[in-house]
Amino acid sequence: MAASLSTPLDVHHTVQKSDKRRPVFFTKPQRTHRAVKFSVCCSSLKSPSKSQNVPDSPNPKTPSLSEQLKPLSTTTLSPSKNDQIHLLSKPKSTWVNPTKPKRSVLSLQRHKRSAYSYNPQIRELKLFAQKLNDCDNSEEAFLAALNEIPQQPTRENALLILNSLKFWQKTYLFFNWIKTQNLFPMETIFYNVTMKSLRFGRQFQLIEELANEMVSNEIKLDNITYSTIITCAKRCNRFDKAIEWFERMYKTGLMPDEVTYSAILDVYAKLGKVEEVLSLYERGVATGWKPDAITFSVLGKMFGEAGDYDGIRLGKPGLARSLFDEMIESGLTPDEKTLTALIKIYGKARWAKDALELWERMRENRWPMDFILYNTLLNMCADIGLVEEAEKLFEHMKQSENCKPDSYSYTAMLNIYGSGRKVDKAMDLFEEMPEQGVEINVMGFTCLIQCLGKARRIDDLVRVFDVSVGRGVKLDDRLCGCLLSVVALCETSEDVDKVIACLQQANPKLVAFVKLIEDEKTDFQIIKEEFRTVIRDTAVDARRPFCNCLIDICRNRNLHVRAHELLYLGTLYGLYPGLHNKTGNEWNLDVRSLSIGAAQTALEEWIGTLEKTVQRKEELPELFLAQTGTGTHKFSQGLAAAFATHLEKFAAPFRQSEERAGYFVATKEDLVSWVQARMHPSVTA
DNA sequence: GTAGGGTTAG
Repeated sequence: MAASLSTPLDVHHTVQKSDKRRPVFFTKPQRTHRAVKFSVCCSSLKSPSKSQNVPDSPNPKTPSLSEQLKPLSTTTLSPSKNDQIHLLSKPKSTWVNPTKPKRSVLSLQRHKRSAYSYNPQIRELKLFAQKLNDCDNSEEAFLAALNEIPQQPTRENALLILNSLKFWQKTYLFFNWIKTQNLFPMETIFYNVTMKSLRFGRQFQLIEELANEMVSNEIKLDNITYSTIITCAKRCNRFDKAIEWFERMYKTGLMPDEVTYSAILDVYAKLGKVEEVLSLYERGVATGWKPDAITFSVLGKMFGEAGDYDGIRLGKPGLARSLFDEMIESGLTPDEKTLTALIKIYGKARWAKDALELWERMRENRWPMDFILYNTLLNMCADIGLVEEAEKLFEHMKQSENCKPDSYSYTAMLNIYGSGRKVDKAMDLFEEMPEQGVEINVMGFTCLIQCLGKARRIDDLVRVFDVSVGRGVKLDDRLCGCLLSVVALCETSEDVDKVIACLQQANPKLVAFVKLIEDEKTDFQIIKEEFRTVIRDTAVDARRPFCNCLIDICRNRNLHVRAHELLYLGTLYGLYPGLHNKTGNEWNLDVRSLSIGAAQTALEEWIGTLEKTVQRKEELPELFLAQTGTGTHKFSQGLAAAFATHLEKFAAPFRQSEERAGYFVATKEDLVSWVQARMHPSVTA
């Protein structure tokens, strides 16, 4: 640790609490609502004495970024197992020793661009570039067209043509042609322009080859080169490569500027490495960096996505809001993309008040709106349950010139009507879409089928399903999960058969599994094996919903043993991470991501475990918690209420917590005497 | 798109 303290990228100066001589210089923003403002972090810091401390040569002793970040990523950021850490531990303070100013992590100067000079041949060259663009994509055709070049190009003319080519294949051919002509030395800018074009074609391998060629030929890689490489790797989902090149840049002694820096922040954000992003962000701010709107978007988006809002992880909408406020105070006007990121966060967090206030500010200040922002507002309405507001906005879009509703807009409206059980309005939209020239896709069908299922309009559901099949829509796992949830809802065997017939077309293996679990004679080992196969073949985001629905189906058919088996298997295969949380003081059953039937099953299972623990006289914590969430979603399915009913059925001594919303609590004392009474009813009778 | 960074759905 000590050795790494002097390196530019040591971002974790957390010291022991006993080291009280060191003043707290700044703390990490709290991960709660109304988080500490970021300006507090930066304004209280003096600029380091050397803000531009750029080493001249690669420093082999410098640990790589990933090495430095390793302790964090392996201790607090590994998935599933450590999710609770974020929930239960308070944010750590970051301690800074002011007598040892840290070295910069980024250059405050942006890369300077070369100025364009007037080119009298511009028309002629543009025409020629157009010819190159129009010719066939083959190498032969391109080289033939190249032969008609008016004259051997100068450096400036070659750059102009290189910049005017539309397809990466041609840019690449032209770049290689210039090289063979040996007219002038190949400078960085030629590589940069070519790489940008290759990035459009997502040709990361070619970009990397060019970068290595630059290194071999001792052509300087600058910030533009690195940011292009990094963002191309990112777009090609090669996050490992993005980080690798970022580290290589530091090792050569080149400081990233804010563009490269925000690009790498986005890489870490996309990897879900929130703590690393915050550390890098704070290090940047501490050395005098004032993040711009794009960085705010990157961070805001990350805070919004840090939580899945299904109840497993904790989002950080408060941080996003603080950042946004800070950005406005600093005098920046948010653009469409920043607003989109923020509106999405408020929607997912179900922060209705903040969402509506922001929407109001957008209108008052006439902040820029675009198509995506309109659609994001509609989705926010769906998340929060703002039916009327969405309808108004949707109408507004219809009357607009440039923002007519598209498939995103219609899907959002179908989602709203589906969740709000406005089945007739949903069907009206379904009829209206072809008239407006908008094709309904699998997501729209899923919303509509869900809506019809909840309304028990099974014949309409079958009709809509048949339309989707007729249109050749690819029926995916989420649509199957939706059909499966309708199977669980159906009250008559006729209805069940109708929906099962649909599901049979979409996913026959799933239907076979439903039949298997419904047969009480099926052996558990067979269930286990088949469950594994079904889940393995299911898209990750549909796995838990499948298991929830299967459990609900069993409970509705009084197959309680089977329901318990399925919950066990779901837990075994990792579909319910963080369901049981045990600390020294309390046991917590977190059922927020479970369906009602699955939550009831989990409660019964929990009580069974308690009974065994009491029987064995093992140690128990003082407090027991069951977390259902508050169901603040306007369209929520009433998990908390159903859970409360189930607790009453057992006369279990849990009461709804007044201090902690969305929790049921019981003390050890009450619970133990209740369990003992259940086990020995004759003694207490 | 005129050498580099950030936006939408079930």
